[in-house]
Amino acid sequence: MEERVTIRELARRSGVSVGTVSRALNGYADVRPETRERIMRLASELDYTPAAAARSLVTQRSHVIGVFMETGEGHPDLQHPFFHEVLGGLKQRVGREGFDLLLFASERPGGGYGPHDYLKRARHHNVDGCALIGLDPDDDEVRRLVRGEIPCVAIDMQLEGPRTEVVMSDNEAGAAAAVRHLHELGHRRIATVTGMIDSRPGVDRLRGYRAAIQALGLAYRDEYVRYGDFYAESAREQTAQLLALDEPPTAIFAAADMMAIGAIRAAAEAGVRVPEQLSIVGFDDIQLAPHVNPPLTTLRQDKLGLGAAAGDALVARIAGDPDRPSLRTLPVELVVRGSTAAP
Amino acid sequence: MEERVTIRELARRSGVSVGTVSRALNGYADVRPETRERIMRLASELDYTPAAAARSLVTQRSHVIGVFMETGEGHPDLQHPFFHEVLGGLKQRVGREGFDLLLFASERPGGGYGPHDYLKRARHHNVDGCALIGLDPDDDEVRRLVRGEIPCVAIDMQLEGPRTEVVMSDNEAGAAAAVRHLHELGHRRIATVTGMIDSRPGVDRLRGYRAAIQALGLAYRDEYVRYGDFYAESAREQTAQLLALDEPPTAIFAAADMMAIGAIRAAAEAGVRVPEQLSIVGFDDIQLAPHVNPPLTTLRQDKLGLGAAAGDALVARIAGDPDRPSLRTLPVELVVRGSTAAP
DNA sequence: ACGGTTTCCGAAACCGTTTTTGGAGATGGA
DNA sequence: TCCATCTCCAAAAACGGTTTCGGAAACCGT
Repeated sequence: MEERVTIRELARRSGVSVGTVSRALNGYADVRPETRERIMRLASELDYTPAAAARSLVTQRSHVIGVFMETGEGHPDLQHPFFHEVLGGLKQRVGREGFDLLLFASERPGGGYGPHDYLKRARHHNVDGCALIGLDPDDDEVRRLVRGEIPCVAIDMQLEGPRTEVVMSDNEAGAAAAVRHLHELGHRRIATVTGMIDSRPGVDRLRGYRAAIQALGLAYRDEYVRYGDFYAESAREQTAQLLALDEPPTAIFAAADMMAIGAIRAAAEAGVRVPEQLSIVGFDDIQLAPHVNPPLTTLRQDKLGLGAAAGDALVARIAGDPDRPSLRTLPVELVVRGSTAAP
Repeated sequence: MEERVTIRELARRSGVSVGTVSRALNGYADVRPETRERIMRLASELDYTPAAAARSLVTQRSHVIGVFMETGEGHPDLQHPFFHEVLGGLKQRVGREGFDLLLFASERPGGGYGPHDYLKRARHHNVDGCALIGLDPDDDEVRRLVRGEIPCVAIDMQLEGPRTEVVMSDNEAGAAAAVRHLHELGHRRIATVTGMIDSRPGVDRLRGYRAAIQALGLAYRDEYVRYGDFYAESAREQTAQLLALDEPPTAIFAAADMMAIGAIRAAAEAGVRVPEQLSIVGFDDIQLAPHVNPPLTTLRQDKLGLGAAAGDALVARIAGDPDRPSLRTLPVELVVRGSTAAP
């Protein structure tokens, strides 16, 4: 076990003081070029690696972004492909600015606090900022966190705090675009199966559906809106019921691609062909969307863009940028493939 | 900006020394019960949060596991659903033991080192262990890392080091099971489209295919093995070529579900029906496997299990467990659904 | 030769913990 | 009563950096 090479060691070997070494390495002005050069060469020879802990202790900055993302059995979020991709976007963006990501996982942290004690965990690790993904916005602990002193960004959840920003897709506009697309194809009996209705994206997509139905002068029918939960199975069930109606819809707007896939499945089981007898449009444009049968017409969310926007928000707020919006919404794009056609 | 409450503050307020506070909070023996009680109450009243950095500085442990996972354009790994799920399993498992996950992202870390300087980054943050996911096992920096003093676990990549362990599915057995299944259904002309052939899982699955073909006494045909890259598009192309053969196969083993989906697509485009005219079996059992049309027969990898096994390996090695295997392989399970049938 | 600036660097305080060492007082045994 | 043993705690030394403060040389102009 060779000894760790510290800044003191560098000082000793190069015959200067530790303060000087620190200033040399960090590019301060007041150190003679040749001294700096000597120190830096020595550092790289000895493979000197600064200790983040020591630095963070004195500077009170960590260059780390904390990420809260539930993964329990009840919250299979890391399973949901959507969140990964935004995590990827976030990672890329903040990485470029020199930050790493701390994925909170510990269920019995040192301080002896509960699994939901977000603020405490964030403080414990001295993170410079936090990203909240797929949390319950009504959780008291979440509220405490965003009310605190740490810059936060919330993805797909409505939340407010003095230093927090929320980013999400323009779900309402997207949903409206979906039904307009269907309408243009000639559909008049357009149903929807919604996402979880206690989530912001869930209600916004429903709202967009309603608004568009109304704007197009179509009759709004209660039995045409069915409630799901963003996952395939719920859509499959609801679609089956829709198909069994006296006057079944000729098109369905599913609030997520996973649900669109469930809907296609239900259609197949009921012997109705997609898109000939039933058009289906999804939401998200997950990676598999082009590969399912038939390829999905859907609203593309810019997942990497969401992550990147979140990253932007964080680095800006960490840098102290005073005037930031409290909400940032990204456009979605209709991509039409094979799951929709004229009735 | 209220002041951070430190251990010194607790000491002052409760009239004891900082050492005593530390021992009280950490559950050491030599402190009178009533003193401990008083201190702990005070701590929770003041919402005391220990500073991880300070602790890590002196104990040389961080309770953090570093995760290296490439996410560049060329390495869309975070996009590949498979890796997420094992990440989820890892997170759960190590979380239970009190660890958090540090997802390395920084492209210009403080030490001034390159993006691939894995060992340096790990040391910089003083992680207790590292998980390597989807990296290039031939990368020199990766090799340096696993040769170092930090416990490592590699997922789906062949690697060796004094304190490193690799975990992966039993790809060879799985592939063999796939062709046996096809054989039992009555197929004799069985093709495969492989994964990236420079990856361990890629070659193992091909090896399993070959072994089974041979063991079953089937003729091995060169034109029946086509090379792909784990993604849908490659499988689609290769399958199209397979279907255009003079004597096309009646069944295909695709080395990944994404590829199976690509194959189904190609079949649809060629007007051949699955499974009536062509059976297809995938590998992975991704979340969408049951929802595609037809539902995929596939080899289920226990992704959460892989993550958990990786976590086990890390916590054991961190705890100093001396006798650990250098390779751990997990069984895969054949799950038959709708994409295979008798020819 | 001398006061005033610069330039470069050393000394030391500090960040918030853990852990070792040792000592005061209480307790026990003889 | 006296020495040995416990029990509980205080003091202080780490851990590895950053940053402030000030001073010694070197430089300048006069």
